[in-house]
Amino acid sequence: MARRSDHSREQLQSMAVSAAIAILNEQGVAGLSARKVAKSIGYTVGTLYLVFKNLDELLLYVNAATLDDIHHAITEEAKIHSEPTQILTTMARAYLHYAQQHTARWSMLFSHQLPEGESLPDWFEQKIITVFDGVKQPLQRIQPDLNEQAVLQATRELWSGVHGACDLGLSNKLNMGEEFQLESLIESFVEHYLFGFARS
Amino acid sequence: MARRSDHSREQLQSMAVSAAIAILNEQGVAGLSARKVAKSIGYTVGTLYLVFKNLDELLLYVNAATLDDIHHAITEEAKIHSEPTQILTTMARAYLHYAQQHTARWSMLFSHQLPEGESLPDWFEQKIITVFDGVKQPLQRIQPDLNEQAVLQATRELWSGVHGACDLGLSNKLNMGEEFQLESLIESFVEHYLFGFARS
DNA sequence: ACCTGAACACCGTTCAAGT
DNA sequence: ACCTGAACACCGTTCAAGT
Repeated sequence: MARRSDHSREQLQSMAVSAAIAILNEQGVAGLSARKVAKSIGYTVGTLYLVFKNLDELLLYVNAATLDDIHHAITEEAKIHSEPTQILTTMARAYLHYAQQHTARWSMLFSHQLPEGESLPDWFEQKIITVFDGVKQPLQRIQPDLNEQAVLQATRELWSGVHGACDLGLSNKLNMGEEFQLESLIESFVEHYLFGFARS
Repeated sequence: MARRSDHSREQLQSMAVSAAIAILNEQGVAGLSARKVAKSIGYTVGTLYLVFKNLDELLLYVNAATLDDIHHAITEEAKIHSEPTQILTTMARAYLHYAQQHTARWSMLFSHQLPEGESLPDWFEQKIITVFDGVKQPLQRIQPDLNEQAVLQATRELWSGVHGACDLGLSNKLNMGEEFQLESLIESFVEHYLFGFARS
């Protein structure tokens, strides 16, 4: 072989990302490896390193796709409501459902740590901002006179809680009897938090 | 060599746990391995598997020690206060400080997933309950007439938020300018949540 | 009975060599 | 220019063999 040019650099990248997502879904976080991704797209491991700096960079693209998915999932489901509190509760529920249904991808998004010193690229941070923005807007409507900085801070507070509950709940670190109670715990949390936020 | 009996089974266990913690502190989660632990206590890898079923079991003991540390850290610092809201705010701050100062151990506690099917042993769940209990008591004092089940649920809600903020904040997934703002974000979160909890 | 050392089946990453 | 295949330095886990 050697020299094939069957696929462009860009094609190889997206093939690798798709393959990684498939492996993640089928074999979980621990089941993913550069070798498996390479094999799955019909190339050698070495080729992967011609297209990505390292495995971390591949995972960054995987996580970017997950972030897009999450944004889509939580905004789509909330469209049917007009009341901000209902929108936010629905978003939180949708976030939990995503985490439950795509556990490996969701947990990769948060367990993945960049190598020491490196920081997330701007285009990735932008995706986080986009997701947060969907939460920020209904919050702003609850407190129309609050300045943007304070609403952004509340967004982070609220989302930390929803995320934390999913994280601890799905990894069985909340000592809950059954998992299905997690949904009502999250609903109750959002209610409590928004009540405090509304009159602060 | 072979046959040394320099140390009892129990001694080997605690030596291994201490060594693992030291490696975690010095080299981070990715730097930990069974081989390094064995080398550090002066035995072969094989010996580790005579004393622990596998690496997961060793990590379970490491995490148990971390849970004890966290419980100690957050209850000790809160003792100087008598007002429940202040106690809870201090506990949240202490939790953040622990996470900041022992990042590897703290993140091991939450990133570590048991192999498929296995669940946490009772004595470990008991430790989680003990930590939660320290948070539950001040919450009960805020709402003395609320039944225990509801207070326990509020404990999980509050702690999910504090934990989630530490998790997302320390892994730079909150898009915050500087890390030191994380402390005030957590304080503000506790304030908002407790406000909602107090009049629910 | 206790411990070793080597083996097995994997990793991520690099790079000389082939076409 | 593009890709391979083998190498390097690691993994977790097992287990026959040694004392």
